[in-house]
Amino acid sequence: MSREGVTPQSEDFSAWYNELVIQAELVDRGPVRGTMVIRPYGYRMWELLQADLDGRIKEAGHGNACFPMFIPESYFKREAEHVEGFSPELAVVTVAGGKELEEPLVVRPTSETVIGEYMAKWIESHRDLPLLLNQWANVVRWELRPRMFLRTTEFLWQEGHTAHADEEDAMRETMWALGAYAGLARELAAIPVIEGEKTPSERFAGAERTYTIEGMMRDGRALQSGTSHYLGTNFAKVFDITYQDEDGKLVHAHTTSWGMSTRMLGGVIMTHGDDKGLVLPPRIAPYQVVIVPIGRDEAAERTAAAARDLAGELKRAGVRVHVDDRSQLRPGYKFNEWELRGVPVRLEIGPRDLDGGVVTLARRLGDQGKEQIPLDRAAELMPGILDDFQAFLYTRAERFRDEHTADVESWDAFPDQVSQGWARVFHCGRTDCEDAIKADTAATPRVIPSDAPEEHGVCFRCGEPSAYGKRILYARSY
RNA sequence: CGGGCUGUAGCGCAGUUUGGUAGCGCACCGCGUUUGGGUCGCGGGGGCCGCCGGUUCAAAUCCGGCCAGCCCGACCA
Repeated sequence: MSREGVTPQSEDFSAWYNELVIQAELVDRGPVRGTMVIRPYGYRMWELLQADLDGRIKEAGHGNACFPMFIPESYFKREAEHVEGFSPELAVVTVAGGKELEEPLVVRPTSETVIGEYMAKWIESHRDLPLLLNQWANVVRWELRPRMFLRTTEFLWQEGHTAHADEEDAMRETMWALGAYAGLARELAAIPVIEGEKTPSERFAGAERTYTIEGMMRDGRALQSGTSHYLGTNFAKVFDITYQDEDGKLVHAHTTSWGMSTRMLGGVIMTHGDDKGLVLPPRIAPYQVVIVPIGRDEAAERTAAAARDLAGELKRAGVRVHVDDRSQLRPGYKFNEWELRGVPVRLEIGPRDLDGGVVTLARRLGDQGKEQIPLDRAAELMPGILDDFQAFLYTRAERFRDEHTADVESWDAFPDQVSQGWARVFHCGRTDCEDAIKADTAATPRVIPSDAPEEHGVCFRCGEPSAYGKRILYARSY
């Protein structure tokens, strides 16, 4: 690389992001427009998120399954809103085995339709409910403006699909999934998300109600990083998902679907990163600690041996650690590289440290300078140091979010607020009013926060009485 | 999908105006040097100049088409 580091975040956020994901070796460009190769360093983060969420999903009684990626086009066309919402972004296979297919196959953009077909087959009685399915899969949406992690043509996700006897049970499920996502975002990704419902215009194609978690990125925009939908009986009606209730009547099931994708990693990058590069929350960092041995000749052998021993102790203490023993690179180069790649804690072991029985510790951020800790206590102290770092990132992101969120009462103050953060506003709920706001400022209603207090007012834009019974969050989004 | 910009070594770029067989920095390889915040020297290797076609004795350079990337917009669980 000819330049050292990436374009500063403060100078050009978008350039910063694009350069960083490549330079930090999270991803490389795929050969097809909008696709990405997730490299081991990036994939490890995904695996860590995945392992946690998969645990939550199984714990709550869901079973993992895997449905085919090819969906008959006719399935797709059954639910009117669903077709309309997804048609423009479908990839369709029309030729296979050297022949034109009789029925084109849609490469799944989401699996409500195939799974609906099988739910219909598998559900007969109220005793078959609830049916709780999940799958980890790749999906394809032909997006016009791709961006690594945030909107790629093909992406990885988890999609939960469940069927229930009634609305109450289905809604309980919908809210369970939302809670799981919020927990994952807060506890692993250290993103202080806001939970709540989407306004009708932002709903999933075919859903009755859509819930979301929204995080604030460091440029003040919002990122939707997980959604949960109550589908009512919309899909049950078109796929014939029916069951016999206790009275012997044939009734439609109520279904839900919910998804969390590799987009969450984009959220991590844009929530915590800074001018120097990535800052990774320890709980999803591929390497929580990197040890850099320093010195040459006899000193190099001594420090390398000490680094290996310490790495062994850290591993036994449950810490993901990497020893950077590349002999041709000087320490300063390594420091900068690991900072760009976001490693939370760096330990330097040089001859001076060994002589003093200490190791030099440098945190990726949160304090000035370095400190020495006793070499023989490093492994025992490290889990606590990492927990503190994790908590620090969450608090810092929360403070940033709160400092960039404000109540806005009038149209005058609005453009300015959404140019750098979120606006809490009363809105009339009318689509034409939303459209006008979007045309002027690019801001859209992000979420009706679940925990906002009951309040009424007048729409900041048009002066009509407010909808939703509370303030909603407005922002520019990804 | 509309408007703008850009495709030359792994990365960043010069060369294109005025056609003449490709260059710089970093990275890479070898030897030496250096090692507590992006060492230094010497010697090397690496190119269908995005792709296809046209004009020409001759094309990175001129013309046409296509593809890809970036920015803005529209679209977008």
